[in-house]
Amino acid sequence: MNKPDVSRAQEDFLKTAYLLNSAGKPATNSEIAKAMRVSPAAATGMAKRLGDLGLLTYLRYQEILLTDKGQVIALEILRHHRLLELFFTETLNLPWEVVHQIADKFEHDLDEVLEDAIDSLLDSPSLDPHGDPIPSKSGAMPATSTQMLADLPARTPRLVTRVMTQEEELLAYLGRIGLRPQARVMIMERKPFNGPLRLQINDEENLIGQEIANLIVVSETDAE
Amino acid sequence: MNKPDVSRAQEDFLKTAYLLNSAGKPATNSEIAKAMRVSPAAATGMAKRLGDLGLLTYLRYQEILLTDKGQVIALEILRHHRLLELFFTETLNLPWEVVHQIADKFEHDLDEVLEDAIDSLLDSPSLDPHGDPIPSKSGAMPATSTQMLADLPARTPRLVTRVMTQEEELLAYLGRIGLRPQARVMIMERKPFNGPLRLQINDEENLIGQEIANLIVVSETDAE
DNA sequence: CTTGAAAGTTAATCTTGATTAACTTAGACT
DNA sequence: AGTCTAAGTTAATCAAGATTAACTTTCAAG
Repeated sequence: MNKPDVSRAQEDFLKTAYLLNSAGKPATNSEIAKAMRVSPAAATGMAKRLGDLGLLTYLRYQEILLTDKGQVIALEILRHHRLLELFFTETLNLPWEVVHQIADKFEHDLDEVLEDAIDSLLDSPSLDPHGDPIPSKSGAMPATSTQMLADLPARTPRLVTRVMTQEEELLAYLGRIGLRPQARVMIMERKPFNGPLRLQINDEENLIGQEIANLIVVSETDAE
Repeated sequence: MNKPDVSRAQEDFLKTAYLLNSAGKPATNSEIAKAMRVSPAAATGMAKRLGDLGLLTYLRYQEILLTDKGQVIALEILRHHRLLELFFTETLNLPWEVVHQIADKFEHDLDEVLEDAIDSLLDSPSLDPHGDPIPSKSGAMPATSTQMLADLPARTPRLVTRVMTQEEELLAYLGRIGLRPQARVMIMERKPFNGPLRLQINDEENLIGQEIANLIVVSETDAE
């Protein structure tokens, strides 16, 4: 069981495929290419290489599927990424909209000593600053709520548990209006035809669009 | 004054050349190749490329000299490296013998936001855990003592200011015997023919060889 | 059941950074 | 001055990762 030595480009590919899957989308060539900002041809080439390494199954024109070995690597990178995000927000008070790009670079170089030290400093955390679950060292992914704010009935008080975007501008805005994990939210009114939501966030009221409401995950049971 | 976009291999080359110079050695092809653990041919190729970029002056068979632009980059990488070493020892209590390799990888990806955050958390430090000077953001290198322990007369109490090695085993040993920055040291006795030194470290006595004494820098004036 | 657009692949090519093998040069020593 | 050795260079080659351009598949819609 010797770990194949994968490059950062390869790690990024595996991570991207994994993330697409966990967002419910198939890991197609074009989706991966788009997410990685490379040409489709580059993605094909990489898929072949990773297929040869046994990290995914590649059949031309078909959806890409990670093998167990490939998934282990994807989860390891994801763990690094999310641990680093949390570490930098905790130790340096960096806002959540900046830690993502930083973690994207560092995640490939986080060795085990440092990983363990961060893990123990943060008390083996299971959620990063966005509420994204941090895989355990053995590769177990903590369970998370699937209740989207957009689908919540009016007058139902919940807690924000996760904010599913990494767009810098948007995160900064959401932070400003208090829409972050642990915030109490309740939909006051839902404008017709998928219109905006009148939303109570902690003790302030605000208006948000459907698009944003579809990025916010809330607790599955009422906030007390 | 647009910063040329250099790769990590290029940054490593510039850093290596700078470090050789600051250790008093000329930056020759073979020294660089040895330090970077690549073939001499690879070093020649890299020197040519960096010469074309205007980051060093390369003339075949001659010593390599960094240009101002090249030195700026070397100093920036060195700043990253040493800030990271200090950051990780401070926040995670990692021993000084492990932070070096970690910083070697992260130094290339430390962006300005994170650099500034670390700098301010640590209160704009000028020394890393080994006592190596941290260049300022503008590229100024803090002055350091040049008094080696090996050259110190007996019965002269001083403070250790710097430990000039990155060898893991050796650092671990030196840490164990208390030979680290801020330690009080005094040579009790010097055995003849470059023999070992009987050394008082804080309040304990120990024996060390010339080789080690040549890695330890001490303050230029007596410890009170 | 054809067909046309979207998705995916292949081919040719580039750049970077590395290797080994064979060579050239510099410089110290007789 | 000649010569040997260490240092340095060149040449040929490789692999990874990328690009563009041209092609082939797939599959949904008529």
